[in-house]
Order: sequence, then C-alpha cells, then structure tokens
Amino acid sequence: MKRTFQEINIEDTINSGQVFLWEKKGDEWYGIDGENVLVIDEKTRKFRKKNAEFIFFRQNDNFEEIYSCLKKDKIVKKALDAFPGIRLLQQDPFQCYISFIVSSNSNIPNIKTRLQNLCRKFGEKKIINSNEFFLFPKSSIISNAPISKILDCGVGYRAKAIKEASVAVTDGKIDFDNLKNMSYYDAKRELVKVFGIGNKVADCILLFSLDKLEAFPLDRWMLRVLQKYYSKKFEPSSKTITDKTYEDIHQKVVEHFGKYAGYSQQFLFKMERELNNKKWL
DNA sequence: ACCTGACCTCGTCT
DNA sequence: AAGACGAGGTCAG
Repeated sequence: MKRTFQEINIEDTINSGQVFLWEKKGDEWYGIDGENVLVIDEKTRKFRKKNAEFIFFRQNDNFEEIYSCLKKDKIVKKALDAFPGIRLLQQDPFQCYISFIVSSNSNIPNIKTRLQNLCRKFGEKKIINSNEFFLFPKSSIISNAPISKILDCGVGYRAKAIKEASVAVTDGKIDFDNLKNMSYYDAKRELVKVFGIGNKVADCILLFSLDKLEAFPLDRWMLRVLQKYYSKKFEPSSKTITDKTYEDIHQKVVEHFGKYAGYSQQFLFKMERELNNKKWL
C-alpha cells in the first residue's frame, strides 16, 4: 500500500531531531511534554488524550497545501518522498526552551541524559500503565534551585544559562504566550536576550514550540546541506557564522523555501542525518 | 564587523 | 582498559 502524505509516521517524526524525551514500549510511544505524558500507539496512531496529542503533532496544519508548497524544491521533494510521514511538532515551550539551551555544543546521548537527570531531580513522578515517568520541571522549581543541584545533572557550564533562563520565565521577562503572538522577528529578538540562547537555539524554540514556521535553525548539519545541495546559492558572506551572516542566510532561505521554510528544514535535516547514519533515540 | 578560543561532560571510539 | 576526541553552539575578548 502506498503511503499518502496524510499518514503520519510516528517513529520518523520522533526521530527527526525535535524531541529528546520519547521512548517506545511495545507498540506505544511515550513522550514527556511539559507536565504531560503523551501516549500514542504506533500502529493505530490513535491519540488517547485527544487534545494534547492532536496539538502536539500539529494535526490542524493543512498538509496538502504545505506539501504542495514544499515540493517545488527538488531536494526537499526528494526528502519528502523518502520521509513522507514526518511532521513538525508543537512542544511545550518551556521544555523546548531548556532542551535546546542544554543541546548547545553537545551530542544527542549527552543531551538526553541531562534532560532525564533534570526531570528526575526536579520533575514530578507520574505512573502511567504501570510505567514510571518524570515530568519536565516547572520553571519555578528550576529558578529556585541552587546552581549546585543543576550541576549535578551533568549539564556543565550550561547550568548558569538554565537557571537564568528559568528566572527570566518566572520573572515574566520571557512570556511564551506573548512570544507566540509576536512576529517571528520580534519574538526572536526577545529570545536571544537570554544568556545561553543564540541564533540557532532561538530558531529551534521558535519553530518547535512557538508556531513560527519561517524559523529555519542553521546548525552545522543544515549549513552542510545548504552547501552540499545548493552550492553557492546560500554561500555565507563570512567564514564564521556571525549574527549578520546568519540573518543573511535566513533571509535567502525564506525567499527560496517560502513561508513553510521550517518544514523544509525538518525534511532536509532528517535526510542528511539518515545518510550519515545518525540515530536520534 | 569579523575572527579565535575556551568551554563542562560523558558516550563513543581506539 | 584507560585515554583521547568531539558533539544540533554561545559568549567574551
């Protein structure tokens, strides 16, 4: 049977570089999303908690329109054909925010361990189907925690950033509902004020939790993809990726890929990671 | 404005 | 089995 674009592929989606706290038990996927544990059956793809999972997997998006838009680019079309079931996710903003701060200059196994440690130390325990889970900590808990306890989670020098970012939320300097209502550009300007958040991390937060589909995180993988498949089209104006260079590339990217650039990024990222045999979970 | 180096940790790889 | 390496970046000079 041929798979249509309407069918979501849970495994590919979970393994496309957006989330860190998901695991499969039997036929079911369990994922920590803020103070929720999401559950989804891989075979039936039936959501138990309709609202939460429905929103998480962005089931309100008009995939027909999005895909017909994405297919205009040959390379993206190739990635789309290879992984048609991938969806962008809409995550709990605070978890996403902390997760990508933790991700900087690190690798997947370490990021995952650190986030699990944070949940175990600061999050509430919850039993589901006789499985034990730890929810993602509330911002107030981390913002009041001593640095030493955050350090115990193996986050290294990121501890200060984790704490400060949490304080920014409890102080109201960062208000995710507000950011959602702002333009991509304005919301990003607010995010990068937070210590530990640069261009790439801000774009991840915007794309994966704040509904900004024109965000296009430029990490080392995406820069490689742009250079490999698009040659000089997105050539950086300087050797190092400065703020200005990053912004230049992003502008060209949105011009080229369109308003759903973030979706394009997701397919391209998955394709390239898979080519290099990089496992996510 | 651009460039360079330092940076905690720990899972992988020799 | 111990030691080096380097990873989805960011910040400070």
